[in-house]
Amino acid sequence: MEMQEIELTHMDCIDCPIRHRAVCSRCESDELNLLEEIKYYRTFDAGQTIAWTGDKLDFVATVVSGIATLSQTLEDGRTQMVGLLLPSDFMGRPGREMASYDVTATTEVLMCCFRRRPFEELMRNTPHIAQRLLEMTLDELDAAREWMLLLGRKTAREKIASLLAIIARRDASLKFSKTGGAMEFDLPLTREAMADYLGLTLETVSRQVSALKREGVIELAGKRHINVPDFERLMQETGDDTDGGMLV
Amino acid sequence: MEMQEIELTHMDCIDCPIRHRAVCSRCESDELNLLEEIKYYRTFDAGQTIAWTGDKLDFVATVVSGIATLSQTLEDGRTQMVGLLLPSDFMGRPGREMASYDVTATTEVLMCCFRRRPFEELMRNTPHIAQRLLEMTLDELDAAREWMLLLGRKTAREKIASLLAIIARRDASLKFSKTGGAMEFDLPLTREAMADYLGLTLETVSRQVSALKREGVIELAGKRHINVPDFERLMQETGDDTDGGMLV
DNA sequence: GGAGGGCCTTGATTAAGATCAAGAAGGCGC
DNA sequence: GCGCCTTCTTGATCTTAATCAAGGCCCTCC
Repeated sequence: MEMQEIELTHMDCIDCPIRHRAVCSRCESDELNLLEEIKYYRTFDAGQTIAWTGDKLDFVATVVSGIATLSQTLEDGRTQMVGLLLPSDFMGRPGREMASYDVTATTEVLMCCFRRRPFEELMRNTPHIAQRLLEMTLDELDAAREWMLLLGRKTAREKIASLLAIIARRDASLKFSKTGGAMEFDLPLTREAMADYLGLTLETVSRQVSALKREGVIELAGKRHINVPDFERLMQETGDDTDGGMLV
Repeated sequence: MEMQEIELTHMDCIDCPIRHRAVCSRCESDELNLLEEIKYYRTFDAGQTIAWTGDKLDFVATVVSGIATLSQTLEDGRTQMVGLLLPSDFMGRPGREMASYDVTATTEVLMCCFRRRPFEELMRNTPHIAQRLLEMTLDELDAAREWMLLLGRKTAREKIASLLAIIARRDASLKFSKTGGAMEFDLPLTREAMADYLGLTLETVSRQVSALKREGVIELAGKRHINVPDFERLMQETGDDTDGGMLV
């Protein structure tokens, strides 16, 4: 549980005092100062479990850098990833005692944590923060439902294309490049993690990635670096409406 | 958009001023009176679409009686149900302009509606209500993630058993009977709707229901009335941990 | 009563993806 | 460099559920 200096980039603050950046041009307010007091930074190693199902977590947090995953498991060990925490995502269940799924760091993760009790206290007293939390939870719910559509009705190929599109978009938004045309990014997940997210086996993931490569929809440099020559082309493979699209 | 008298049952009020019952022993407060002013009742016919994706809804509501479903659709028409609205469930996206999925009445539905603008106003000013909304949204999120596990990793048989178990449990909780032992309820969904919820085809649903019947896990009286002689036995078919279990 | 239409069941066949199995490509420590 | 380990790829085969197809049940409306 170490404190540390971090480099503040533009994405550190978007529109919300819950984001970890101390000062924000759009939402400077008294609440910010209150949040400062209950805030600390913490890193988790790659592979480290941040919370087990049923854990009493004493903090909520936003991801500053790195990737973590949420997952659920059946009795016999089959696992399904149910969420992906990318930089700027929020984790924790304000108002709830227990974590209801496992949270695991995929890469080294830096979190901006808020002590739970005071955070909840703050939330109860400042409508602005409660409102923002609700907003974020509704976003997560939209994303979860979009994902249900993927899990229930998409083919393996469409699943892979959708995942790549989501990661490409998230990655692009961090870099402030536009979506569309050519894009390029690093896959932050192993084939197995992709399979867990998509409800597939790792072999099927590998085969479909190979197929997309063979057909020129994507290019691979090494196993993890993806180059998308034509984002529209990739989107056509997702099965989604070409406008509208995924919400994550 | 008709007003009407309704019979108040115990479940009409549990712990929340957002529930449609006017007076509540646990949470009587000024907010209740405010809510009264912006509230009206409305019925929807079976099969009627309550909201399309992208609709600007001018109300949020709780289901008083009947069943409605939330669903999403791919370009080519494949659809996936992403939520089930049973009595006491909340619908609408406070703070959001647009519905992000279709809402359809499965049976005749009676809703307790709150005009959106004043409701949001109220929410901004009364932490109690905002807090409760967040709570409900977190519940939905948990349910959605539980469902992702089902869609991604369960077999057809496990999916059917899980759905039956959820409906049985919800039904039992309304009747204040205990979960466990024998249970009995009406399936509020067609085979096709079940298929849409479970990410299966209706033929597969039919076959698996028949199989569970053949093996004595369930008994059928007509096509829709289900009798579960031993709830534990049904639970074993779901693939879930026998304790803990589904969150809906 | 009979026709028509939903809704459901069951059977035969097919296809998508899982499983089983072998080996290749990197990355890392020595 | 070499060996080892993890991760990934590819092939062969099998299984599950989808698809295609036919017919049954039950309700409603003439």
